[in-house]
Amino acid sequence: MNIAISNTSGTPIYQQLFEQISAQILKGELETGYSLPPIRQAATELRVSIITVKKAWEELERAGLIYTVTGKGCFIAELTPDEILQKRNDMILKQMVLDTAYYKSFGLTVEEVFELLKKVY
Amino acid sequence: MNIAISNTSGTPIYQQLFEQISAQILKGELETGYSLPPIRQAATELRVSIITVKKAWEELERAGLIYTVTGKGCFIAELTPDEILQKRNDMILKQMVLDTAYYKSFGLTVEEVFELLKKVY
Amino acid sequence: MNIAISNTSGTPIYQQLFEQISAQILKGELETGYSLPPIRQAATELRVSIITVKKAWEELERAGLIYTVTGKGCFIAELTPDEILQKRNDMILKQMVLDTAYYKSFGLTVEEVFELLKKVY
Amino acid sequence: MNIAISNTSGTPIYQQLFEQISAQILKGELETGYSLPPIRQAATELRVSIITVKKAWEELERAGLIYTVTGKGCFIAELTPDEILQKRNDMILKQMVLDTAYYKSFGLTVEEVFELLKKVY
DNA sequence: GTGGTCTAGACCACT
DNA sequence: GTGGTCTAGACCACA
Repeated sequence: MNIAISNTSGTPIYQQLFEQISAQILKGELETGYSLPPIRQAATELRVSIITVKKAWEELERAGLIYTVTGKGCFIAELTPDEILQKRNDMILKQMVLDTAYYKSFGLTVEEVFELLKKVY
Repeated sequence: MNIAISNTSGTPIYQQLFEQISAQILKGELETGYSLPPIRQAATELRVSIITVKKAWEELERAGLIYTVTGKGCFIAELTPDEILQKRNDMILKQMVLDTAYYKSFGLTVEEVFELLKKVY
Repeated sequence: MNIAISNTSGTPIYQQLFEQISAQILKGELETGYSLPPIRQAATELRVSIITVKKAWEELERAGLIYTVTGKGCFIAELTPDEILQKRNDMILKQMVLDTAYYKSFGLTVEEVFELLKKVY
Repeated sequence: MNIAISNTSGTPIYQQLFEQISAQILKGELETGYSLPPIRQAATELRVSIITVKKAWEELERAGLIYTVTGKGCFIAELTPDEILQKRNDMILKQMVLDTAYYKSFGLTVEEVFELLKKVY
């Protein structure tokens, strides 16, 4: 559980959990088949409510990144490297479409975006 | 009032107004010194609540893009080209910092971001 | 809100709500574009928790049957008759696959199932 | 022990055991008077908890399909062909009543159900 | 007024 | 011990 939660960022906690864990899974930092900590333990560790953790876990399951076995726990889904790449690109592209729409609304060209992006990175 | 509002997108309406109008101002599509339509009229035209329009106008004023003359209406701020450029870059960079943080969380390099961004654009 | 809730049936309440409302929508009993009652009112009426109602509403939205506008309410999705038929058949077939698997496990043929089904109907 | 268990299907494991074994008994695949494997052995073979197997066996006994002889094991109940038919029909009809209720809730007629069922089968 | 989020705490079914 | 469900009640953002 290497998670950083911000209570002031405006984005819901459960979404922060979802984003960080899914990023970790898709980067391969969490091995497939391994189990996530029990929701109650995670809730205590992260100092949030059980329900908040559960909501994040549910979204992860819906995204096909983990699977739940009642009475046993939650496990990282066993994905092929191809599937991982696919899901990773899906998530990134989904966000990128929004970002580019924003940039475009200011009349920026791709080149200008590149220029700025290089500096920020 | 060349504005497109989505009720289902998730982003608050007042923010959609703010983003689109500020983009138009910073692109120079709205001449400095010109007046925005009265709040009531804008609300009717856009089919949103007066409160919503007011909130958007307030944010625009706070961002220094418009100014209010009590009893007369709201006017586009008279900015020098330099100031416009400054504000425009501020808004873009602020967003870009968030975007790059997101991309980095997936372990993407600048080059990979470029690659994807080119496709999306 | 023509809903019957059973506390003893074993199926979660939120799922009962989901099933009954989605059935009503797909049968055309709830006109498209009309609003569902506010979750708080529905909760009071049905004598369940707000959260339970919310969970059902969320599933309905995920199924594309309703859409939520924050601050305004939840509305029946505007679907073409074709889309409605499509979604209806999807839901029915999904269940039917399970049913037939059960019948098959007892070695029943289609004809035998027909025979029994006619009696039960 | 020709049993297939799914950890992710949502139906409890003990119920999967119950359904598959009872189906086998009622189809005559398990001879009357024969013994079921000891609980421990079944648990090891199927890779489930002893408690889970025990619960399934208990349900089978409650359904009158097996009987336990303390210290000796569990045996398939000695049923007349008539009794087998009776129990089989009971189980099937019990499920079918639920299924038809579901179909009816969508406003399907028997004929439409036949049509769909034929495809699925 | 609306929905969105979060909390603490409870009970149950499954393993 | 695990997850699944439900509750009552609170605070916030949006319209």
